[in-house]
Amino acid sequence: MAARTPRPVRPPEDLCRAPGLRERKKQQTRDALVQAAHGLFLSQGFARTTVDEIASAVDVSQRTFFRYFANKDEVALAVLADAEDYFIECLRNRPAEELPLQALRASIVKSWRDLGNAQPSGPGSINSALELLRMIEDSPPLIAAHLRRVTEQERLVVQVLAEREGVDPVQDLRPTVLAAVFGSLLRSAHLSWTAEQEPAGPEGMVALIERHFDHLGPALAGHWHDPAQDGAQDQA
Amino acid sequence: MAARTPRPVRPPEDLCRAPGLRERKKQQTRDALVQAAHGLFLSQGFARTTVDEIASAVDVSQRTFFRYFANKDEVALAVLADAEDYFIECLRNRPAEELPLQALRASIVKSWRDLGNAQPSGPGSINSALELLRMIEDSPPLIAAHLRRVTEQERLVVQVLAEREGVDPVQDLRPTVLAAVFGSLLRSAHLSWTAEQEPAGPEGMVALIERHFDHLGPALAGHWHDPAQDGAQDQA
DNA sequence: CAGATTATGTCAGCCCCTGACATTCGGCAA
DNA sequence: TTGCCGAATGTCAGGGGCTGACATAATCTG
Repeated sequence: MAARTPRPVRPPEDLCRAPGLRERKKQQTRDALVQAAHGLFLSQGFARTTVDEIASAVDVSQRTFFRYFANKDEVALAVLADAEDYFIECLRNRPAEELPLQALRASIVKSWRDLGNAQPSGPGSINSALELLRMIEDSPPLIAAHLRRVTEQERLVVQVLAEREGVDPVQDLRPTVLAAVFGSLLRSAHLSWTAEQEPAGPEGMVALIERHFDHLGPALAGHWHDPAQDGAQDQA
Repeated sequence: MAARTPRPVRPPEDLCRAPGLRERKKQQTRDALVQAAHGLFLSQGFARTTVDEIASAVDVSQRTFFRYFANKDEVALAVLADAEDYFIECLRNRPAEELPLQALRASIVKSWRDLGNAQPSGPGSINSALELLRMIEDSPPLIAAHLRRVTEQERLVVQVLAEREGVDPVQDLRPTVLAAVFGSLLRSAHLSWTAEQEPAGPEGMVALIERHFDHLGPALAGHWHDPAQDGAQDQA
C-alpha cells in the first residue's frame, strides 16, 4: 500500500485469478472497517463516533484506518460509492437508440431495482445504503462530502453521455447540462425520500425518482398558476 | 454575542439609526477577518493558511474567530453569501407575469451585473468574489462546503418560487425540481468559468450562464447525433 | 531460505474546534 | 459621574481528525 488504497473497483480478473493472501486480507479489513463504521454511525451517530472507535472495533490502529480511507467521511460514503459504480455500468449498457434523458432514467431505475433484488437485507445491502442515505442528510459534513462525490460522479456521466452520442463535451454543453440536471433531480428525490416517515424501501425510492422525472417538463414550461395544467397535481 | 453571529443581513434601519459603538466594532472585526482571510487564502492557499494566522492578522484570539465563523470554510464563503442574498432579493422583485424559469434567469443575470457595476474592484467587490470562486474549485473541502451552501440556498429559491406561483411546495414538486435544475445549471456555468484561462470578469460569467440556459432545452430533447439539430453547436 | 515489497504499529505533532471561566468593554439608568 | 448589567473577548485545557517518519512484521518472489 504505497499510496492510499483507491477503493477496489472489482479487480480485473486477468493476470492472476487468485488474488493472493495479501490482497484478500486487505479487502477483508477494508470491509470490516466499513461494517464497523456503519454500525457505529447508525447506533450513535456520525459525529459522536470517533475514528479510534472504528479502528479498535476491527483491532486495527487509527493510522491504518487512515491508510484505507482519506477521512472519516469516506468510510461513511463507501457503500454509496459502489451503488454509483453500478449505475454507471448500467448507463454504459443502455441501447444507443434511447434518448439521453431516457437512458439516464432507465439506468437509475434499473440500478436501484437490481441492487434491491440482489441482497434485500443484511450488511452491504440496499437497505444499508438507504439507511446511510438518511444518516447523511442528518449530518451537515456528510451532506457536503456527499455532494462533492456526486458532482465528481457527474463528470463521469458527462463522459459517458458524450461518448454515447458522439459529441465533444468541451464544445457542446449538452452533456454537461443534462448530467447536471439529472444529478440535481436525483438529489431532490433523495431528499424527498429521507423526508418521509416510512422508509418504504428501494421501490419507494424508485417511485420518487420517477415522479421527479415526470415533473421535469412541467416545471420548466409555462406558468404554474393554472391547477389543471400539466397533471402535476397529486394532492392527498 | 450569546450564540454565533449569524452574518449581519443588512440590519433593519428601524428603531435606531445609529448602530451603537458595540455593533459597529463587531461589524468591523468581522470585515477585517474576512479581508485578512481572503488575502491569506489567495496568497498561500486555503489549506496552508491556519486560523491562528487569520486571527492574529486582525489581532484577535483564535477563540474569537470561531465566535464569528463556525469554521474555516465559512469565512472563505462569506463573500459569496452576500451575493446570494442579493440574488434572492432580485428574484423576489421579478414581475409576477414572468415565467418561473425566465424569472430565475433574469435574476441571476441582473444580480451579477449589478454587483459588477457596484464596485468593480477593491475588497468585497465582484472581482474578489470571482477570485474566491476560482479558489473554491481548487480546494476539495471548499467545494464540499460551497455545494452545501448552494443547496441550502436552493431551499430558499423553492420557497420564493412557490409563493410567486401560489403553489404548495410540499404537494407540488415543480418548484423543487426547477430550483434544483437552476442550481445545477449555475454550478456548471461556474465550473466552465473557472476552467477558462482568462478570468473574463462578471460579463464573462453572465455570458456563460446565458449559454448554459440556452442549452437546457436542447439537452433535454431528442438525440444529439444530428449536428444541425438545435443550434447547439458553437465550435471554435 | 534470503531479500525485496508492502502492510501495520507506534509516536510525535499540527491544526480545527469547543466548553468553561475570568476579564474587559459598551450600554444604560440612577 | 457612578455603578451595574450584559455582551464581547481572552485564556486555558482538551478532544478529535489527520499526517510524516520510522521501526517492525507480514507477504511475495526467486
